[in-house]
Amino acid sequence: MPNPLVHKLECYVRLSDADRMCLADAVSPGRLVAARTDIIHEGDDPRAVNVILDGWACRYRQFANGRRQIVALLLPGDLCDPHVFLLDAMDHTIGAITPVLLGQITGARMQAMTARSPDLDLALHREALATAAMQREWTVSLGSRTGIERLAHLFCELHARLAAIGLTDGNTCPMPITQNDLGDAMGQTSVHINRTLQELRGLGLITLRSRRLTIHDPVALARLAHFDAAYLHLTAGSGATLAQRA
Amino acid sequence: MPNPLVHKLECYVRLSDADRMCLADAVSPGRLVAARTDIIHEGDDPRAVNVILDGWACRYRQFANGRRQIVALLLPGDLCDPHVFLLDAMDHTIGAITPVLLGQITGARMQAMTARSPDLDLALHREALATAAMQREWTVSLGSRTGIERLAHLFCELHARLAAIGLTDGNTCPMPITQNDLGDAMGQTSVHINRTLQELRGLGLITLRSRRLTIHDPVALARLAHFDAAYLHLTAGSGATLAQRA
DNA sequence: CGAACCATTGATATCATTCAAGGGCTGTGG
DNA sequence: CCACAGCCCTTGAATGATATCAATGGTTCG
Repeated sequence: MPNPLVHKLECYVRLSDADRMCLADAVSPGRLVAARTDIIHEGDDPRAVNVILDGWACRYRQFANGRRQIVALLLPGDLCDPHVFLLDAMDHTIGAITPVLLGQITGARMQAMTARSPDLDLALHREALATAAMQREWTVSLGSRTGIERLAHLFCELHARLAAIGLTDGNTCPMPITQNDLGDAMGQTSVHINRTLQELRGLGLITLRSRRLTIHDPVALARLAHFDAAYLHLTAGSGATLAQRA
Repeated sequence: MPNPLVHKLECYVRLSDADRMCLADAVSPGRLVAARTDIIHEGDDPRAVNVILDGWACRYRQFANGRRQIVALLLPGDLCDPHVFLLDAMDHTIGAITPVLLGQITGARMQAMTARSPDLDLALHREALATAAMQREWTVSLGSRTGIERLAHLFCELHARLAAIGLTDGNTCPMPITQNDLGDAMGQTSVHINRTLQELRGLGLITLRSRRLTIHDPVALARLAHFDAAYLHLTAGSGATLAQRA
């Protein structure tokens, strides 16, 4: 299995063979987390970084009244812990949506890598910035997009992200997420998600069946969603390295 | 004028006198930006960091149809540029809400500071993590809170952040933002913001007048908003330093 | 071959937007 | 100091979007 983290970082910076191997090498195979359970890591090396190698997860906040808000979806190649160890308390939870295979990069390995390769350092920095940009875009979606636009936007984003890690098959990609989860992510009820999905299907834009999504008209879907992939910053090689800019 | 950045970072890590002076020294007085104009910095030292020294600003996305979504409010002591220089394109705009006084820390100064003081390094890291947590909390607000809860939550957050930089006077703090801006931030129309404000006033929770906010019953307001200040991570000194954890 | 979860549907209630208009505050120039 | 313009706040009525409640089929997996 090609390492999805390597695949993704190459979308930020063109990497040398040595960098690729170094990175793949640094990721030690981790544990398997069952679907619908939380990903916790007390007692782990606090400087270590967890990577999703397979499966989908999410960051979420649970309210006392039972409502749940998913604030981010984590796909293969995504990093889990936002350096939590620097803070006193975790302000949200990470949960597995499907069964999730986790990998780990130890703190020492991480430091050695970024110290030795400016390109890897840059790639990891860009990854963090892209993650922040994604979080802003979710804020925009929830604040400014209508139900159908929101859902369309999510599908555009997920397809683009999955393409970046080689998990798409043309216009088709996995979508192993229930309408309930979609509702928790979009700030809507599953009932309304269901009706919105029917609307998208009725417009001939998508097919969503058996946990797979097909986008029949990417251009029309993107236009409907006001989707502009720029915020994902998945454009390898076009920027200067840290060293060059310094 | 005490430096608001120093004031804020001290909420993340207890700083030595030397660190305080070093930091205050590093911030060179910058330019004044008029209210309602964009804060741009092409041609600036790309490794430099802009700090808001006075006034309020916001990050926002403008849509073709005229709708605007504010994704973050920037107060004195907040850092403007999310290392934009590492990316190819800015995915949002920063605009001044009031007249804004900007300061600048050059890239070299920044590197020297973090290299010399582990505490300052940790403080800046925590600042970044707190910013990310805040962005997630905005996502939660827009996705899961009702209109009145959202507004109540915003007021709780802003009062806490302003308190962290010494700009509150008991339960009163500045609130130099129009109902239109509030609408753009909360994903609602100014008309609805107006009605929600009246509801909050009617409940005896707040007074908002002449650009000043008074919270009459902080506990009740926080309960209504489901506000838990933990995500702001404004708890100095209780964590270990980077070095100690390594 | 159930049991549990997931998707779908209809009717109704609630929340928020839109459109339109009027009133109040504030700063500025005469 | 007054008059005016421009922005900001406020209000009402009608419309639209989404939630809620309740019930039924369908799918999957043990």
